[in-house]
Amino acid sequence: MDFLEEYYRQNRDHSWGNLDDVCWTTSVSVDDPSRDHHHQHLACSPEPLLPFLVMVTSAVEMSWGKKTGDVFQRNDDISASPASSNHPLAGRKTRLFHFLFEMLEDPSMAHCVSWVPAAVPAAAADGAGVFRFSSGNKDQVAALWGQRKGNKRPMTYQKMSRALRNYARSGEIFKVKKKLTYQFGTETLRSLKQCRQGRH
DNA sequence: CAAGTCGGGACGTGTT
DNA sequence: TAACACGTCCCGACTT
Repeated sequence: MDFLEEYYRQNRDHSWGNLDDVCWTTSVSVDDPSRDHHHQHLACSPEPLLPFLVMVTSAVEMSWGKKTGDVFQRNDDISASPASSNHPLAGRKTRLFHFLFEMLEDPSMAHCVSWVPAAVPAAAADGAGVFRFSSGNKDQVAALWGQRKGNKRPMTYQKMSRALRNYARSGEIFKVKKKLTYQFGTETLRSLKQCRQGRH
């Protein structure tokens, strides 16, 4: 993954601008033809490293936008959740669970991480908040997260899952007794959905 | 059995 | 300075 680390360094300083001035958003159109192009490339390229890099770069292109008034609602909303009412951290940078929610809301990331349909339909309507990483692509999500944070070293699923486990104590995300499967806390999910609606 | 996944302790880092 | 939210490393246990 050294290539990715090098890629970060080369692009972070002059292409993305100040990290504080950018935000995570899914506001870019799903129909963007360049994305289809990237994903076709991803699907058919024989080169093992290139598709990943293309995947990451395209995700960066479509997911990093300049801060704007109508889409930039993040932790302020999250901080209102009861799990963190009177939260001392309001206004901080994007947190991991919020990033994951954005990933889950992006159809083009479905091959990496996706919602798990609830066993009971009624529960699905209520929003079970269960999601699962793809065994083959879980590290791509992690890599994007590391990129999002501007980490010096590439993020891996191992390390990201460590952070995920810490959420169990605060009740934001729980581990489900199934492989690569986690679940948002009910209040966390509610806040995230509220945050999403606030953007539309 | 091997590889993958999970759980958590301990300490480091950057931000607020 | 301290709290916070991870990031990193590591090791053992468990599952596939």
